[in-house]
Amino acid sequence: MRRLSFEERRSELLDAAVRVIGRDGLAAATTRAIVAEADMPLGAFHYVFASRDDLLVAVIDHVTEQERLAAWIDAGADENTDPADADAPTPGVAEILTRGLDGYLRLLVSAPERELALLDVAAHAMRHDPAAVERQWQTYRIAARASLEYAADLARITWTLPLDDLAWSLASCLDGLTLSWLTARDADAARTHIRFLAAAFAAHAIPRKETPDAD
Amino acid sequence: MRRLSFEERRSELLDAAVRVIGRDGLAAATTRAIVAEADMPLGAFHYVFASRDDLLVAVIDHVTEQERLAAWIDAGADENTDPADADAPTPGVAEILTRGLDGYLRLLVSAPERELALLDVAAHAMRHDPAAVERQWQTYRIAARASLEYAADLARITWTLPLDDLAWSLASCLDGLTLSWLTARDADAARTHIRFLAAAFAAHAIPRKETPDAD
DNA sequence: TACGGAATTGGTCAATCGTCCAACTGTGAC
DNA sequence: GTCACAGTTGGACGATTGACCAATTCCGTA
Repeated sequence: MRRLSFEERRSELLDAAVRVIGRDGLAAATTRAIVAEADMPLGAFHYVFASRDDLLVAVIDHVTEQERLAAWIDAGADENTDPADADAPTPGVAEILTRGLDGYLRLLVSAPERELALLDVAAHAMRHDPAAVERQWQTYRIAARASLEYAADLARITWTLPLDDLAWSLASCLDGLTLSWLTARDADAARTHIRFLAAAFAAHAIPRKETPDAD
Repeated sequence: MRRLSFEERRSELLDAAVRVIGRDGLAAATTRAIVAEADMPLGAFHYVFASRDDLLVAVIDHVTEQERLAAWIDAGADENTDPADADAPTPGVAEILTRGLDGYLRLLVSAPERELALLDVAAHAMRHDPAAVERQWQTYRIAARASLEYAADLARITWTLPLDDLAWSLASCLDGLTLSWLTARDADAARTHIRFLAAAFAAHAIPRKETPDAD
């Protein structure tokens, strides 16, 4: 008998639910399938969650914490800080965005089940808890805004459109990129599209006025 | 006792399934709920479809016929042929695209259940019949390509990127626009995003070389 | 050590599911 | 008219579902 705290058991059940939904879809995510994936007895389910629907809406907030866009920022940062580029002190913002989006695409290709699961749960929650979905996408826009600010600093540019508007557009384009790739599974076409997007955003950037701390 | 042909009954069941899925989601689209919506006895279901899954994948091809992008093209065409604009012989391509995308947004706002149903069914089919999903999105790209050609003719411009690439991007951005609006329900933000998209595509257009038949 | 409450468990329940089928009805060919 | 067959129907079946509960086990505290 494994003895776990309430939060531990809850978290393990949520992780198991994400795995099941990603692998077999929302319809296959029965209470029995989830507890089997978590290696727990059936009774453990309703000890933690009042109902199956309670778990489903909780999954949204659970995956929000492990943010997908955070990984995108990191992926872009890793490449953009390549020491071999020391001779190009200020890479173009289009290049930076391309690298960042490529990083997200690699993440998507390597683990499509995760986004597939999120799509299933979001579609379900749009009817049963729209507020949770809106909350989720709100964090996407916040992360997109942070990414654009980060890219602007790297490229030493200033955005010529309101940052919130650009962030909305970026989050929306990321949704489209995800859905397009999931349906077509065409990585080459996705990369071509990424170059188009990078150019679209770079069109709204102007060189930053020199500041005292510029090197 | 209503006596219908095989195709009539099949079509009515598919329509009823789309209504049920759009209203209550895929999980609620049981065989009983569908035949109730279609006002048929339960036995009629398996007289037409071998299984519930057969109907679900058939729904994809059924909605593909009533193309969403076709309506978008029409909506744009209606506004762009406004006789009051006779003094502006060649409207900018950005303006044309904005009008077309606005038309699609109005369509989306007026009947979100339809796209919601499509999202549900597509997510389900990604696991059970990926080929059907790819087919569906392929028609989206074809329609997007036709729209871009149509807009180019209206604005008398030529696209400077391969048309297939631009069509892929447009279809992807439309997916994003749809998903973003469904999750946030913010029409103002969507319209701002549409202006961003129109500018992004217009950036890859150059004035067309004059042809003999130009007026 | 004894005890109270939290945690754990397997079994059970009614409801609902997809599927199937035998009986019935109408229609067109001869 | 009648015969063959396609179309139609409501009920029934076994399987699976979400939910619930009484019995049991374990741990912290007095």
